[in-house]
Amino acid sequence: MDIDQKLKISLSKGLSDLYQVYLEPDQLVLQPTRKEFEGTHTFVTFPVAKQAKKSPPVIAEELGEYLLENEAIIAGFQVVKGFLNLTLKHLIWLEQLKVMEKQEKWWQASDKNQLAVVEIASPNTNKPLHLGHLRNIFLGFSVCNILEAAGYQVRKVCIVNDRGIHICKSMVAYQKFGNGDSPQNSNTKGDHFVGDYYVKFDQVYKQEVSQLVESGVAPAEASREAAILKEAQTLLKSWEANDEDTLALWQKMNQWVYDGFSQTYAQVGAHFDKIYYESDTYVLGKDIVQEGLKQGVFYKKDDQSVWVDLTDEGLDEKLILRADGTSVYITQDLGTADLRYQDFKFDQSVYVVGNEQDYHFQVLIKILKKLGRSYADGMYHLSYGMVDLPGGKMKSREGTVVDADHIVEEMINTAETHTTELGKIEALDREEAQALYKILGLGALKYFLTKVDPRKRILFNPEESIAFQGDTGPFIQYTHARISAILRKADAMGLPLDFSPQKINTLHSSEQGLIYLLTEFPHKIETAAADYAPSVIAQYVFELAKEYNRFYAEVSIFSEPEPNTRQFRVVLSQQTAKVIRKGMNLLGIDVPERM
RNA sequence: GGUUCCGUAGCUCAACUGGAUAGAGCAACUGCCUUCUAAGCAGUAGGUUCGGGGUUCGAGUCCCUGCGGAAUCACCA
Repeated sequence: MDIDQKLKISLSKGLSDLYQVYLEPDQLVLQPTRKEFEGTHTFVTFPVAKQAKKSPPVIAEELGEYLLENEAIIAGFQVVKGFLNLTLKHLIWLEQLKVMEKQEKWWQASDKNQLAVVEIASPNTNKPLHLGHLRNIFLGFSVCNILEAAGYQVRKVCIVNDRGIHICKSMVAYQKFGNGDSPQNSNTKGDHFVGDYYVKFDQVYKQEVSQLVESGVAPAEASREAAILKEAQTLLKSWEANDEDTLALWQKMNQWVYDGFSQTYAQVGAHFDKIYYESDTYVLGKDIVQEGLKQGVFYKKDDQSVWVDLTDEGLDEKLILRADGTSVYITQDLGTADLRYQDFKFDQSVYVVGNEQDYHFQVLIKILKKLGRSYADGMYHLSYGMVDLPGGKMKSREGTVVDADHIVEEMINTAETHTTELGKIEALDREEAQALYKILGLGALKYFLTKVDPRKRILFNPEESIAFQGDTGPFIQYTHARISAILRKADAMGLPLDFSPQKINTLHSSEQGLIYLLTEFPHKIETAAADYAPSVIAQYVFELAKEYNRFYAEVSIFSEPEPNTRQFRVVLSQQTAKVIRKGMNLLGIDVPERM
């Protein structure tokens, strides 16, 4: 049984035996003992002091004695003020390790028989992906991995924003300046090719606006009346009218973008179970509007536009359908929510979308609840902060973006530079070396983006490259590579991966610390899943790697004369490596065998 | 202006959801490679947790208030 659970049961018994205080084991809070004190588990007695009618230190003392007598796994206790610090017997830790050894994936939670759908990435098709998308993608896929480890079924979906004025802008610019060029001819990745025309559009547009302003037109009017913008709007109209040529161009350019995206997705290891295209879904939601009107949840204004009143929820009135009967963003999102539920019958639906849409999702979920959609209770907006540059927000139009492909390539190059400087690749051939650089470069990038609380915005300074030392992906990967070397050596020596707990009478603090951390892994997965927080896993794996490095520096494995102890240390190393690997995989990161 | 989020060491971030003397990593300084990989380990230094009130045994965490930053409040998506 779980150590925590066992202790809680005994504590609960102790409280009732000693003080007639009746609390369920689950109501008791046990916390890890701070490093500066002896012990691993701490029970805080302050909360029960009133009921027990004694002072916290006295309770701690008496409970400690009680446990020492009645709970076999306790070796001793220390009382500091109202804190009862418990020390477990060495054997308990060693047996915990034995338990892990017996099961291949001892951290995997049992099947919850629940389905979670996670929406990730959701790019526009008029420009390439940037660092912000990477944060979204890494966060999203990591959450999927974590949910799976926590026992959920997971489906990954992506909704591609393939229609609208933005793609028409790229289309107009291509019509005017493209000269029939193509990504193949110009040797440019498709999404970048199309993105370049988006930038081109903006340049021309700005030029036209300033010309109009110079000729005496008011700035606000000029920005509406610029000729190229008018052309883009005309193009959007003919797209909506199903004009053949327009649709053909639209399809051609979108395909270029998809080809480009596919390359980027493949490079960073992203793949989706289902892709929705907005050109298919943007008409959805109108049925819901009718339904809402019938239910009296929505109402019509004089001009025939449809609204919902959320003032009782502390929000505003919100437009649902324009006076001319065309839909707005929220209309189609209502529709896609229904569609997604029809498609998957999910228990949870997670939207990985930037925090600029906090309000939108608040409104969306509230409306769905008003409409009586019970699935809305399982909806969650995983909101994350923007990735900012020192100069402020990234803007595709102005070219002030950190391009996804570029940063990935740069990270891989940096990994190569570091590795060659350290001169550690002599054993690897060219192909292996390239694979290693990719593992390291992407590892550094993914760790950098997932270790932070999603809500916080990330400041990315291109001048300072992402580090490879300290609290980084490569640090953890390095720890894994070190352990791999040990396991190779143990294997070559023919050491059996087995040991007898009874024959070991002392544990180094790092050994006990490692086993303790290993036993925490399933709990960390659980909290990470409950909070949709990859950062929990990132911090945990870092902690584990640090503890192993301490062990590595202070405890020798192969110069240990006692065979059983030596084998114990190899097993401990092996389990640590497994958890590091799995933990990093939860973040979408690979670990190398050597580096 | 309303709403939401954020403010912790010089910098980047933690703090187990109200617990002990607020912890890590960078950067700085000191040591440690003839030993299982030094992308490492050990140590020194660095704090009025934005300010001010309150709640209680106990507050970085909860409440109120002021300041600073971000997002949003579009018939854009």
